[in-house]
Amino acid sequence: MAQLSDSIERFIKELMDEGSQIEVRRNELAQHFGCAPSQINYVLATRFSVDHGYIIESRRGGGGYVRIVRMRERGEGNLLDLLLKRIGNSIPEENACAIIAHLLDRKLVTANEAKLMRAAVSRNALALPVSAKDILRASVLKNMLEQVFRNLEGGERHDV
Amino acid sequence: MAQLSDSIERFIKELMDEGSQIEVRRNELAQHFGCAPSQINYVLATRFSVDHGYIIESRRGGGGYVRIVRMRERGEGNLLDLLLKRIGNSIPEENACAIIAHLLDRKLVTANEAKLMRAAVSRNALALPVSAKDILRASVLKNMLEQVFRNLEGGERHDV
DNA sequence: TCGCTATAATAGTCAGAGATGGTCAATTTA
DNA sequence: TAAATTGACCATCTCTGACTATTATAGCGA
Repeated sequence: MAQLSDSIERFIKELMDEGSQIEVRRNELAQHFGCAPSQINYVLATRFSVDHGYIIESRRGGGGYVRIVRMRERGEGNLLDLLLKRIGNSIPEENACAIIAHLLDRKLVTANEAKLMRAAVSRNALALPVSAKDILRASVLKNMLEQVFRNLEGGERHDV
Repeated sequence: MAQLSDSIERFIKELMDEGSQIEVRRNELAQHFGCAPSQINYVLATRFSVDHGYIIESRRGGGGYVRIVRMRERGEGNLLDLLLKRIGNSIPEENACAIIAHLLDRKLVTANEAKLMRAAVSRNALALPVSAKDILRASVLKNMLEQVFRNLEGGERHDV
């Protein structure tokens, strides 16, 4: 029998058939599949991670939702993986700037965006001991990269 | 399902479309949306805070009102100073997001740039103990702000 | 008329309930 | 034994209601 997780994965991917992002209610989805809500998180974590080319955003409280965003196409998606790997857990400012320059080169970000990114990872911004600086810088840069690579088309809301 | 709060926020912003301030009666507004009057206060507190660039004035008693004023500074330079001062040495994520929303509202940054900024100051990016998070966030945000406002001054320089 | 007071008309605050989603460790399944 | 699944507990966002604070005004007595 197909794993529940697989069914949920397929279901979500079908919803995303048109458009690069969807919004669902975690609880509704769980109910639809008759499983625990945390099961949804499991599926998202194992099948819709950044490595898989997706970004998850969510909101709690009344009117809460889970948004699943597909990132850009293959070629660039691979670039993201490559960059993330290259960044690892720690990266010096110079290398970070090189990566940003590369993004600009490929026109994946505008000049303004590149400047913003540089500002965020500058030694100035990360006021910490040097070793910690590099670690923080890696984290901040990776977060921004994921943002850069997300797909920007509009999405739909899906009440399951 | 659009949250009540979101609807109220939108409604108020539409009212403010022309002009930099409006006056409403809290009770009337609440009645219009069929909600408790205190709901209005909630919306004002969460979407029209000083960080968002608004000031709320009000008066109780007969003929009472709530006035919502969009903040005005003389020139962008002043806004930068104000924000920097407001950020200080430490700022929680929520307030940082409010400031970023404010910049977007004023069209000082694009939607993409705002997302990048949010990514850079997200709790996710700043993987540290909470207190340190806030301090780092202040530093990163200030650096990005300075970048934003530098770009606004006199045309394009291309020292990318 | 001048004060004063009671009342009505507003608005503010805050604690708590309700509605979501997240995390993690234990358990079950394939 | 690795993947899948669950459940208990946590975090966050929204909304309401009871209680409080403020202001205008009507009424009343000196």
